[in-house]
Amino acid sequence: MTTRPIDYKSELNEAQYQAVTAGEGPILVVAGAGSGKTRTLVYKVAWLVEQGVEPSSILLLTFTRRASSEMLARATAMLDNRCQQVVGGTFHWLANRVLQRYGKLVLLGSAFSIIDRSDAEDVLNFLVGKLGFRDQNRRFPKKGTISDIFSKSVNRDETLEQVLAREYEQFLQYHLELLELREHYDLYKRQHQMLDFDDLLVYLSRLLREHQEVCLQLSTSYSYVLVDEYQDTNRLQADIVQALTKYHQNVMVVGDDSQSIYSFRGAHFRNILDFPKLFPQSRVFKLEENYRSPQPVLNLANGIIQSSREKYTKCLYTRKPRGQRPWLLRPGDESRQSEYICEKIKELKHKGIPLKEMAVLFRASYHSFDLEVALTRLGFPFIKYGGFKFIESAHVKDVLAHLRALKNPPDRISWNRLLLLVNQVGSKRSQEILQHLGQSRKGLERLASYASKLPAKHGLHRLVQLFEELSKPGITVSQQVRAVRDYYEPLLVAKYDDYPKRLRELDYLQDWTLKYDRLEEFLADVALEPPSSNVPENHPDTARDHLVLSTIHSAKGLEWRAVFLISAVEGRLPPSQAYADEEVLEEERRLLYVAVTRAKEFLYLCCPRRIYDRRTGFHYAPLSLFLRELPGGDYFQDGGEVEVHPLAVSEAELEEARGFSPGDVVRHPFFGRGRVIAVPDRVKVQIKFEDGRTRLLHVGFAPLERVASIY
DNA sequence: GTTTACGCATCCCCG
DNA sequence: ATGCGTAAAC
Repeated sequence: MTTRPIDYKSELNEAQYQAVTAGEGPILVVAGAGSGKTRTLVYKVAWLVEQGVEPSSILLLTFTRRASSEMLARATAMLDNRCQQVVGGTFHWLANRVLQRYGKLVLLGSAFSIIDRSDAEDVLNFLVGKLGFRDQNRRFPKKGTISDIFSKSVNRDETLEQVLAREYEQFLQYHLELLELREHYDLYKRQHQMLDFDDLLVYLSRLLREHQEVCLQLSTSYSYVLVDEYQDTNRLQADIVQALTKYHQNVMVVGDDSQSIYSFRGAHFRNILDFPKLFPQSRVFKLEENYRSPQPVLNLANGIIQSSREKYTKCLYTRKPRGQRPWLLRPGDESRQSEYICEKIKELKHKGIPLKEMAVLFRASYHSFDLEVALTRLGFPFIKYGGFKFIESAHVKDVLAHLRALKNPPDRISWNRLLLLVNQVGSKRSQEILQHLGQSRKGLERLASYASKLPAKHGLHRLVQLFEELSKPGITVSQQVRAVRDYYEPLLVAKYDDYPKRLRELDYLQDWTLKYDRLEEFLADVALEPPSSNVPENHPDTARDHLVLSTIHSAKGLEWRAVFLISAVEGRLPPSQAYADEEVLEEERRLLYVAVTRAKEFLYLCCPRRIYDRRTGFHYAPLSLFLRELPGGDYFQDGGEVEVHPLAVSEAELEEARGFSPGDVVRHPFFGRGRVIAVPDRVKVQIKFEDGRTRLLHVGFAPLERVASIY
């Protein structure tokens, strides 16, 4: 590799240059969308290495592992191979690494397995059943909700009661049950040597706090810490950063408070606002020059974010000469929207823009269903990011369950899963077998003798044979997966009609294992960072020119020449529930900001007039609040055959809208003014009043007066 | 007493 | 497409 000297001064703009060459001490880089945030980090890595900082003592923490490996690859290409020695990964990855080594100090044993969200939910479900909470109350929260509640409590450092009061008022009545459940959950994890995602951060944080010798050791071995996407970190992660840099204060965090979109995971943009308080010596650099989008797109982005209350004020600008104004389109309904997008894509393709330079973005995964059908019919290849993941599909989890049971015999969740696959074994027999097995590694022999008494003996004997095969000395990870597949595939074929597709996906899983020597490494990686797409990396379509469909969340940090945002209407973006909480609503605004700032040349906002909602059926959908609220200005251009004026509403639509919609402001003679949060059915409205309370009223009886409609 | 088959509701975003 | 509750089949 040839090394040319890097001319930092000319290759970076002034603000970037200042941040990169700023030397020691805490640094905050507030980087607007498209302002060269990644570029700044990459140059910083190179600069540090050039300054003689030992590469392996630089720690780069990113949102995904892919992000860090891409950045390090860029730094390597720019400077030299030393940059490959830089340590890069996610917070969870770091926690796993540190706990592997020092875990004994804060955990019961040194070996543990990482459980992903669905495993955690399985454990919770099991415990809810065991404690009998389900039978007593029909309205007890579902496993996914429980998992959310526990997680928010941990990540925001709040008590269960606080979380319930803020966001889950309807479950406050189960406060004591949930507390008890959490005790059992924690105990269960300890007994089975499991750590969930939150535990990784909790234990790392505790380790650093309670063991100063480890803290000093790590602080010494990582003499410079870089953190990307700081706006999406939470309290625990901030504590970890602070502890890691306690002895040298060499830390640079980069982020954009306007792009903080992960509060549901406990992140809070307050984290980035408070950085200067956490590190009083810090210097702040702002990157405002945008290198991605044309000015008209930036004007829209600035307009959208202008009315958000708390932020680092920044204004995006570009020196690019000119550009297209965004289009605002109002197709009649979602199928018209799909047709329209297909036409536009065809048109852009004729202009010479490859499919992979175009993306369709949406708030929620299911919003693209209609479009997916249309694209498939027309033969446009696409890959979808976000939503259900490859790794979460039943057949992949089945195969992994065998490997995990092998590696960690106390893992009853996996054992249960694989036993249920055996014919004649249901949940009852599975539990019995597990009782008999105990937790020892000798369990296999016992299973063999025990099985002969059961109706399922043939299936169970095959299972025993499989585990003998898997335990052979010298077997490679790939051979182990092969053995599990030989055993499992006949079951899969019998179970699923769409087995060809699933079999192909298992091929990808097999390929993925080739780079691993040890099974535990593979399993840890699978748990820590599953492939981000619902399609594996080595899917044949990735080689072809393909369109990208993505949730806005998964589009963070990416860019395309043409971006389509679909269903930017009330009920979708923002979803109607968002009106219940001001902060949640503000995050929706930032989500729209993230979406529009992905566009390098062309931006289309699609707002169908009618959408389908399973509660209310088909109904008219006003433009998204954030588009209606735009401060004066000429943001959009004519969309041609589809009507574009944002505020034009026909008589028929007004007629249809006589009912209340989320976002409407109403007045009640007794309760005063309020805002409609939800309309559960035609006769009931849920309203948040100015006294802060939420009430459910009957439209037919409550004397409600409409003050302002969202139309 | 267990397993399995079938119909029904549900589904935002994620390491 | 999965996750549940209920009823039929072993």
